[in-house]
Amino acid sequence: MSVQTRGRLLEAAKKLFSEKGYYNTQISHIIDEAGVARGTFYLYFKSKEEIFREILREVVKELRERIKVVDLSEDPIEQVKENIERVIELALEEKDLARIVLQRNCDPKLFSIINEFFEEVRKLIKGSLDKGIELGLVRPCDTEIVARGVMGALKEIIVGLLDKEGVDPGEIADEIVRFGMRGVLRR
Amino acid sequence: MSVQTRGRLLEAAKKLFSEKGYYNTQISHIIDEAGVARGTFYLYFKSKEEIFREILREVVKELRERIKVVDLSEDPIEQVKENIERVIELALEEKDLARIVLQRNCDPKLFSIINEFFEEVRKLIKGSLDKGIELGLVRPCDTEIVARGVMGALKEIIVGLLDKEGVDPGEIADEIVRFGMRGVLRR
Amino acid sequence: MSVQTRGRLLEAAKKLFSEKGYYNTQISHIIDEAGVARGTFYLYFKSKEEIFREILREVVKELRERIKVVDLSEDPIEQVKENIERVIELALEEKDLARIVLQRNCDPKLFSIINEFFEEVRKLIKGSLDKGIELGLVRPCDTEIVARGVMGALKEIIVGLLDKEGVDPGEIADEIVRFGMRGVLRR
Amino acid sequence: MSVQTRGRLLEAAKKLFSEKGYYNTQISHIIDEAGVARGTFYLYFKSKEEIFREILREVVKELRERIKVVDLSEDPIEQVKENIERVIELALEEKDLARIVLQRNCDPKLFSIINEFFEEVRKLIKGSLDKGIELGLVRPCDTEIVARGVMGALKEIIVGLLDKEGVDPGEIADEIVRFGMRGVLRR
DNA sequence: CATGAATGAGACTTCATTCAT
DNA sequence: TATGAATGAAGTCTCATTCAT
Repeated sequence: MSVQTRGRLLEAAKKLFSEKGYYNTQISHIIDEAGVARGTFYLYFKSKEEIFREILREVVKELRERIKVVDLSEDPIEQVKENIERVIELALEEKDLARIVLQRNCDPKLFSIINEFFEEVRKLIKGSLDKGIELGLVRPCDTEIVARGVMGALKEIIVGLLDKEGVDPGEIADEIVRFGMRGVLRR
Repeated sequence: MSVQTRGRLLEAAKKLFSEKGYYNTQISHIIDEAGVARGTFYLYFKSKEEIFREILREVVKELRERIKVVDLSEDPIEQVKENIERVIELALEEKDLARIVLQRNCDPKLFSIINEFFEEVRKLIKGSLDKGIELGLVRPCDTEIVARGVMGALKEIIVGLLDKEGVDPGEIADEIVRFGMRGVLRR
Repeated sequence: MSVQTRGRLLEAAKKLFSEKGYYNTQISHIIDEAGVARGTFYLYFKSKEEIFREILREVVKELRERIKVVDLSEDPIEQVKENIERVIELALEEKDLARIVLQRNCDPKLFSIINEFFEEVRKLIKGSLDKGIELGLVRPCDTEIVARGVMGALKEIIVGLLDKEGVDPGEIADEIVRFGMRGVLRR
Repeated sequence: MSVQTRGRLLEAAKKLFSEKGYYNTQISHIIDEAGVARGTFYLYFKSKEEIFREILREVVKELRERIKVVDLSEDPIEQVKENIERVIELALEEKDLARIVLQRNCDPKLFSIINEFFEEVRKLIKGSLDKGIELGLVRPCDTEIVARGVMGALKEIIVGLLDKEGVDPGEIADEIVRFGMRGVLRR
């Protein structure tokens, strides 16, 4: 088992799934891109589905590491901003992965890992909002809905960054936080 | 050419694409669901791809009809709210369609119609924000990013409604408008 | 049963079989060309195969009428020439039919009628040659082979005439007879 | 890519196309005859049409090699005879191929390769006749027509040989040359 | 007599996976 | 450990034919 070969296959698969999607990516494409023989693929991954899930698992792990639970004794807004900044940084470092994850693919079975992760994130956001309301920082609102809105905004904005060059994650994160915190109205 | 049969096929396809996604839906499933023979499908649609695009075209048409350009001489926030309300109503009336559209599918070729539509909507939102800044209603911001955020929030929130019962579109639209306008911070 | 409709179908089928061949001609093409409904086709012909055979039967009948057995008491060469001339005339009058017949189609089952007819013609030619040798008019030769040669020459030459305009059957028939009788060598 | 498997497929296809024609031969028949799996066929040939064209290309190549341009400084009749003999030999060695080629198939698209080849041969024959007339060897005639006649005779005679056993190509070639040169009349 | 919507057997082709080397 | 030829289930699509109106 060569770690190199495995890595080559993963990279190839990431790139192709990102560009063409799961169903349009064929094993042939992956092995061509990786420069290995057909049989070799199956030495490392049981199936096409497995390599896909493996990739999703990797992203989720990376994402989890970048998102820190907000510590209310420190400046919470700053911490939220930093979380967002780190997620944006990951997306920009691994554009292929980002594209895969942010595609809600047709097959919920394939995406269960990602869906569960986003579910978690949503609950995290909702929890923070609820806490914020309790503490009088956040205005009372339907946190279920707002949490979804926040996550959706984030996703869509990040998708928009993937095709741009020279993006500054800090700035974007600032803009996002401002939008989420204050909305668009002038005061 | 029976309009009925065509309709049965479209309904069946909508339902199945929505539940299982494009690639997991087979012609066999569609014709079984519609209760017609295999050949009948091809009397009405040239291919699986064509019926899919046809469905997308329909939604886009419906959506376009529900979104009215905001008239600045009247209460603009109210009009935005009403637009959102109408879109939510459509999503709830046609849950299958909504699920299809709100899936960022892997195959950009298949989704070009939807992607172009969302592109338009994004520009509409951006235009409104730019106008709002000019008029001093909206705080200065990166409207490119914020427009994306707004659209993303909307999409994600609507997805969340599809599995709920007894949703009140007016209320949700209010909540969305409040979130978008004022953000989450208490004042 | 309208003779007109039947005729329209036959004409359409002739034209299309001639242009595209049996397998590339679809019932749809025939009924479109004839301007009748699908069901109407089956009122007049049991199947695609039947209308094809019907057409072949017609040609064979026509051909048979144009070929007269040579009467040895009169000028036999002149009679041969006249036979050939009449066949050429038929081919030019009914170019579609000619094209169909002169296509050795892939499916021997479909062409059995034509094949049997050509078999007959070949025997007729062979018989004439044998008689000719007996009478000392024809040089001794393998009449089996020469009969085939004569028929092949005829077929190929006629095929060549179908795309020409302003052909004079008499002249061509003369040329064919000269070739068959005297060959190409100068003397 | 195993040359053996490819060869097995080609042989099987030749046999079946020859026996049943293009449209009546199915991929299933070919793979059954070749004893390979369905997918294997498509490893070697893109489609049914491709394997057919490949076969035609092969024959044309073989035929081209057997037909030598006549050198007028040597005995030209002998050379013509030898050309014919070699073509007959090829037909007898590869009866399947011969049957395919000598079928004027319905679909001109499929047969373009063969048709172009025969066009060439016709021009070759016509050229030789024209030259012969110039040199005073051949009687003046419409060489367009006579060239067609010669080719047609050849084709038909060869078709006739395919079902015979113990054919002597030299003898047949002699008979053909005599027929073409001197015709059938006694002198 | 005529229509044309509907049928479904059966053709072609794809592609994830296996397995002998 | 790597190879790549072979596999075959399963999918899409075609088109001659039927049948209710």
